[in-house]
Amino acid sequence: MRIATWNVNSVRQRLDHLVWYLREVSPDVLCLQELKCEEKDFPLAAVAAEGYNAAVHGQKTFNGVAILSKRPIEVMRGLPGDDSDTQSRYIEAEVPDEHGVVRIASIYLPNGNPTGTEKYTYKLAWMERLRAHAKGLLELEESLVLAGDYNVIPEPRDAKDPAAWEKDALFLPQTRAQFRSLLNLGFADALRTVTDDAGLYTFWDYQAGAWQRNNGIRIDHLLLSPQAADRLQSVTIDKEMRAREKPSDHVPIRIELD
DNA sequence: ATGACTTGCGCGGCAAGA
Repeated sequence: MRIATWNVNSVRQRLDHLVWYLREVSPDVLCLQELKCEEKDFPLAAVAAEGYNAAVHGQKTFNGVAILSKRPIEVMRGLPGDDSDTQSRYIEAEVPDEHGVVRIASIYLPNGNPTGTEKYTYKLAWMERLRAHAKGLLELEESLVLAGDYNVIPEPRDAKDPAAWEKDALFLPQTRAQFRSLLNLGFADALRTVTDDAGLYTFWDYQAGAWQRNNGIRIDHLLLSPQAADRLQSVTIDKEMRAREKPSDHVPIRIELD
């Protein structure tokens, strides 16, 4: 089973890249973030034409997440734990496969900048809600994949220039500690189970020639329950997507489960 | 380096991103 995640930075701006990816990479499941549209404006027909069901949790202008799947899925929208939170950043699905079911979430974790404001408070609170929800999901003892844009640089080796991120919400000690507390529930960071290499990135800023200088960061992650980690065959960053015309600033990352 | 892009909204230039 091939499971991919990609922050598209506007699904309508990226529709041709998206259709290419569905056709050529052909993931069984694709988690999308930053749709920047409501469900009524999501290109449902275009993805259906490629053979995909789409579960969308949209929002006008900002945020928005989706799960595309070749097979029909059962869906839950929104991260539990705060009924007053109106931002569309979480969608979860049960996807049937030959072994039973794989539970997959598409996550767009808050950026949190500028720090010292309610934006950073919201990020940390959202991470704590995610930890609480994930703890319950782990108790199901299923194959579980929490995939998405975490807006967290886990370690210095995950940035070209870690010093530049020292005071940023993506890399503050408190952010990294909260991410570790999620991992320490029993998740594996899929990429880190296959390589210790530095210099593996999923995001390059549009500004200042970041792509040309390979000034990137690794902030898109797939977290695996033990049952999913046991089935992991490979991890691939589709880096070449960043070199296209009008790219997203993020590239897809995907795993194979047996 | 006060910068540098890209997007949505909507027709002004902001706000937001990371």
